[in-house]
Amino acid sequence: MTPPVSLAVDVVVLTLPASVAELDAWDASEDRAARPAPLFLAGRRDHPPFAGAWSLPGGLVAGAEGLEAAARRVLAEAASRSDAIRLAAPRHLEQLATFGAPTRDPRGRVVSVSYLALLPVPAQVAGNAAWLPADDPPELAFDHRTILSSALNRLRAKLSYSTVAYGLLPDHFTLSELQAVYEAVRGRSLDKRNFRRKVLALGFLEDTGDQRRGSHRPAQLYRFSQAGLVLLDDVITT
Amino acid sequence: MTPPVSLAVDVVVLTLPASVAELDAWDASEDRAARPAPLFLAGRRDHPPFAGAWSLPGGLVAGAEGLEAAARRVLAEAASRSDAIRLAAPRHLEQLATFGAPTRDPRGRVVSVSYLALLPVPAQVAGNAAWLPADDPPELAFDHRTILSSALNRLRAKLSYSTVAYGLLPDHFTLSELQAVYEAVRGRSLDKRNFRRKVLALGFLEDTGDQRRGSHRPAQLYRFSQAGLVLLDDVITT
DNA sequence: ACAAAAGTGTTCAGATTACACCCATGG
DNA sequence: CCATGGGTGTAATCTGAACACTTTTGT
Repeated sequence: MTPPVSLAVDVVVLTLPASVAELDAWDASEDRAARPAPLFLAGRRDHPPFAGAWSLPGGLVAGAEGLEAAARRVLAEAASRSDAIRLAAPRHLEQLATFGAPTRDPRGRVVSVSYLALLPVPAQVAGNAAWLPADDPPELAFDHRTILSSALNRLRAKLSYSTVAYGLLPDHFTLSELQAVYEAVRGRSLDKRNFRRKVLALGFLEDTGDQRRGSHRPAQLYRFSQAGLVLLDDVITT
Repeated sequence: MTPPVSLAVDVVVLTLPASVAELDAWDASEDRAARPAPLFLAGRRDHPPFAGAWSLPGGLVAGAEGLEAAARRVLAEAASRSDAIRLAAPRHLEQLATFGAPTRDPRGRVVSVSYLALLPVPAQVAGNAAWLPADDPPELAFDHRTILSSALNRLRAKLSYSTVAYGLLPDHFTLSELQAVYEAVRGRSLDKRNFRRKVLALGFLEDTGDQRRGSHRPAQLYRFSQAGLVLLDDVITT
């Protein structure tokens, strides 16, 4: 009675270069498309099919395991080979879509439930893994390119009507850092004054008393006032 | 190597009462929440588990079958017992989400990929099937209530930034009918002049030369100028 | 004193809202 | 001639976009 269909999860882990969230130097003087852009986690396959190709972290769902639990396990497995702390506990995890073309895996029928995970900064990854540019990826195994692009689309869309940005930021952050997240994901720059006015008016931010210091005027640190994803009535265009 | 997981599809078929799309009399004089509201297709289960309860049309995915194909097959099976023409060819079909809590089916592990289907008017359904109010459903089998509510949420959201409304309308329709779709799905009334100005400005409608006649001034008929779903830059708030 | 990023207001154009009457037809 | 829904414009308000300088700190 059980149809011969295997069920897998594949996880698109997205993050931004450390320069965005952590204020490291980013050479903005070169205006040739040197804007930070989203990165995704890929691993090199060492067995056929697609041996040698990059692919998303993934794995089969075990019999008694929930789908999101399977996604977290896949991340934990990737973490054991890399920067465990960051990878194993993504700040945001949500289901994307399910891909089930009968021929998507040449070995047989494997239906994949895909997930989007967000991290505040790229974890250190080791060995056969790497962070690659999500908006211009190399060839990927299976239909992973389709999955990746649906992840990016989801993130871009959700940025404007929700607080998903928290997934790409540390607990406390400056308004400039928040703006940098929007700019990196949307790929265009925003007006500082309009952006600040808008996000403060939306009221999902809370002023921590603290400041971040650097070799310039200190910046006020904010946090999201609700943990987790909040859907906004209004929209962040700005 | 294949995990013992069965894969099913469940389909939420949504439509609106004939009065909305077909201009039949709807007694608007009674203002007690008598607004038309979305309906969904349910069938009565005649075997355990949940024997006697209402459930969404669904079924297991066959080995070589695509997911959307499985959803269409499930609809075709429901159609063979009902109004075949309308049901078997929904005007819109899209994947919703995948539900995989290990205990969602008491018989064993069944992961369900859910779909949203839209019809312009309720098909005639026979025997153990019925159209029930989607916004206030009775008890449903399994986690079908969750699936139903994610379908409604999806539809409501998508109405404002896409042309999904085509799924609930015949090929040619009047602006009042289009407005009635928005009002029924969103559950509140809209200003006629503002609505018309907005949707015409968005430019996804095309004036067919034709008119619809009734015992009143004839109404211009429109169609969507692109077949299928179009995402809008701007948004229909109105 | 200089470099670097933080912070802050105003003006203008376009969009959204609220609102009420005449029109064309069928019966 | 009456009932029914179709169709239309304008003024007030709100929102989004564009735009440049001063402040605070570290070095």
